[in-house]
Amino acid sequence: MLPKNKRLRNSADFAAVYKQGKYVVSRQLVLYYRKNTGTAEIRVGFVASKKLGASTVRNRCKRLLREAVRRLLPEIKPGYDLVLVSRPPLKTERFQNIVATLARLLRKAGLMENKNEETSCLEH
RNA sequence: UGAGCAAGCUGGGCAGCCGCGACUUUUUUAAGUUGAGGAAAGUCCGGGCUCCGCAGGGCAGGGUGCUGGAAAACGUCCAGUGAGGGCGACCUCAAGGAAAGUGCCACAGAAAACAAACCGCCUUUUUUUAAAGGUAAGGAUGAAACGGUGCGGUAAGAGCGCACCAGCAGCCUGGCGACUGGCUGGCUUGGUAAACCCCACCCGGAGCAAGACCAAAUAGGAGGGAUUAAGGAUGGCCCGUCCGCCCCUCGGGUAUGGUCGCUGGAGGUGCCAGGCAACUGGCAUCGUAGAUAGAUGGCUGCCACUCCUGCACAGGAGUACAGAACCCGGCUUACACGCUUGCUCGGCUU
Repeated sequence: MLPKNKRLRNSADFAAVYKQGKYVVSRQLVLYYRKNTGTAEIRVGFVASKKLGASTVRNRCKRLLREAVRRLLPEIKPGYDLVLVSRPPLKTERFQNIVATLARLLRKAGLMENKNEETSCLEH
């Protein structure tokens, strides 16, 4: 889990990331990102729409994503706002694969600091 | 031991590491404590609480509907009554009124409700194939045909007469009551009220995004006095009530952010007493989530269970339904593997 100051928490921030940011897509999730000049923190928001299913399913998807972000947090470039949107295949995915998928999307967006040590985050 | 009926419980367990929300302490960055459900769900009822306001009357509208009790209240629960089903344990019931009125009763059938008469039966007339009259036993249709069965009676028949049964009315007995049991009477009244309707009882509206406060930004409000009309508010309509226009006084209001409301309550457990029970009273004891893009997650080990591969060992996959959002009482719906108690009907053995 992430502490409160590293999460996106109001709708204006979400709207700014959607409107001004770029995005990368995989089968399981979508990553929106936007450079935030006001802070050196990384702030992340999590989204699970009702298309995924009941509230237990949506909660589980968001928790898995939060945990994945926490694992990768030391390697992400600071000063960005991120939004992670869950897509239906995420429901049945195993946690290790979610971490790998997220790392691949972050590299694709150019947000990882040390591209050489690609697999370090997976060694748990 | 088999088949069933009823009531209830559990909701994978134990450790370790890394994290998150809240609270407490604190050297201010750490430590400790604590952290989803029986349905948290559907939002179908009822109440607490909050505001609007005065809720006053009538009409309209909505709800409930055997009796008694419980309860803050209910459409809930308990105990009964009646009807229906099951060999039984037991289960089901939207169970007031059809003699206040209106409507409807498809198809079939002669006829579906102030009765009527297709075939038939009987009498008379007659050209022996019809007419007039009587009749509602029998046939045929239908979910339902104007009480049922039997005896008498008759031209043939009919509550026309009688007995029993069903139903109706009155009286008496038992019961707080629904109702039950009995006697007497006159002989008889289709179904449908989850059709309109009638009767009895109940119902002001909106809901924690209620509502209170603070900050910035922006421009509206409260109290008093006076008072004509149009107009507006009071869930719908009518009456009634209030506001509007002007003057004076006061400083305050709005879902962007924050604080409160926010969890100790019709509270849980045990014992005793009252009650058939729902439940009530007394005493003792327990402390039990409060988030707001919304906290419960990830990994490892052992054990339990299910499925697949499989001779065993072993390996792999998985562990239901589902996530608090102001709080309670219910209802309804969902739920893997299991467990407990009581009872019924059989089989076998003694």
